[in-house]
Amino acid sequence: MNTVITRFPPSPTGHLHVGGARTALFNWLYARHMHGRFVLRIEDTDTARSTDESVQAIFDALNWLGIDWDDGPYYQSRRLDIYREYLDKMIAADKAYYCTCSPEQIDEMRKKAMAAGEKPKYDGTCRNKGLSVTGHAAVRFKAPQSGTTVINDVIKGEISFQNDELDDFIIWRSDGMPTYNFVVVVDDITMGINTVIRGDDHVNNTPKQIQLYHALGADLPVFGHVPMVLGQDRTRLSKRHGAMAVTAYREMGYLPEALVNFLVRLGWSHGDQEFFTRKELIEYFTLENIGKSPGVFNQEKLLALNAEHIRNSTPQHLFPQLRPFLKARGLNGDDTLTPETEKLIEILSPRSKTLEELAENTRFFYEDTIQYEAKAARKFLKPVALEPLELVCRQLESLPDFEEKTLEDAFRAVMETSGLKLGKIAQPVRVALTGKTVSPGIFEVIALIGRSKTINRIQAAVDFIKRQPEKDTVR
RNA sequence: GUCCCCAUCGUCUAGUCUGGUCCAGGACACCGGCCUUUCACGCCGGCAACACCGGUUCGAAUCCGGUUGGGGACGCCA
Repeated sequence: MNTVITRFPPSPTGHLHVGGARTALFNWLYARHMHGRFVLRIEDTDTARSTDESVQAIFDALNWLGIDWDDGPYYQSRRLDIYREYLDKMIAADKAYYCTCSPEQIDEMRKKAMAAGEKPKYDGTCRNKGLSVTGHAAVRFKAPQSGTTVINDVIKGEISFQNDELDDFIIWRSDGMPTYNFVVVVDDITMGINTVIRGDDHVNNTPKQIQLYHALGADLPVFGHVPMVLGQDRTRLSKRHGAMAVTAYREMGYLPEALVNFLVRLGWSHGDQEFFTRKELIEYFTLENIGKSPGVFNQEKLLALNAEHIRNSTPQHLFPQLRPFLKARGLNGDDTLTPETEKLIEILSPRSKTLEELAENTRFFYEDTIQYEAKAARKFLKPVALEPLELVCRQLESLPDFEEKTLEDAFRAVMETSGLKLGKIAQPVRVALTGKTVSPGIFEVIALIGRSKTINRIQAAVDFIKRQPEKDTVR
């Protein structure tokens, strides 16, 4: 086979949503896997709904996901001359004709057909009128009225349609703009697209497009229709299913590689493997392993996958992406990764499912005043904790260094003098240092925040306990 | 309504083409346990599915037919 050329043709009428991103990913991955080319084309022939902001939003999302293109972006709105040329060919060859029926008349036809239990379609009123260019006429494709059109779908297999199901659809609007089915075919032909991977919702357009390829005397590309992504309620994904914009996931602290991994795994598989790096996806991705049935977008699985990707990342990789979350909380304004922050990310990443969570978890390091969680203080900052807290404090004051090993020895010493178990000592210290009952290892925390902060915080906790009225601490 | 597609645990899926190795495997979630100074991580275990009916066959999750269920499309949107 020649070089594989795939494409992604979003229409800029909103942000890039996860379903579209998955389609883009499949095309991109396949092109990369086959060492082919990937084309980006903006389908903006619907001038009423297309916006520049949407175009920018799509670029932004694609960039974030790491999807790059070899050719384009093309804008259909700038290719009108090409479409016009092909339209003229069609008319000259008597494969298309002008139609002056009004939308109201068409509506009437559709209603009648529906009522008669038939598929609503154009009745061909103008088909043989031989109308020529008039001021305000649409152009219809003279579709074959008998026979069968077969799609050889690489994903779904053979799909056939009776041609009498198809009607003379409009390829050029009366307002002077071409329509979807026509421009897609002209573009795919002129851009050399030979592999079309797209959503399931396009299968019904495919016979029309195949007829157009025939009318234009062009070779057919390989078609592959991927099943839809459904929401929890098993209907087609839409806004009411919650966050569906790709960039919304960035804002919630998801890693692009996690979203990519999740989206690709939704409908495609490689044996039992669940976790994939981008490199692996490119290496393993083939069309044969795309499933035929629609799948539900499962937020929980995506979250778990995100946690796994965070866990498997390095602080160097995480930091630039974490920075906006840190800054938003006023926690760290650094532009470069310091050794302390590196260590901090390292110990926090196994217990953070999103970057947002990770940023939240860094508070004990960047904020000097520790807010005790009510529950944590009630449970551990009690008079019984005074002794171990003060003993630990004394030990730390005289320690030669703050290596984790040294700290561990110091705690053991406190265990001996006090006769308390490590838990009784470590938990109050943990609350004193982080305000929570949950944190990374206590020695790691101490080593990280250093001698003076540790001592100050323990001291503050001691003061806190002493300030508590008797009745609150006794019960 | 008409046309098209789909059908394995709650969800994502392996297995289906090339019937037996599948009383169906993995993952998420959930429930136990271990590890541990806490929480995570990790590890061990558990729960849980071949939609239904009929046929072909020595044998069917796998092949065929029907039923049911779900999704999609029927625009001078893409």
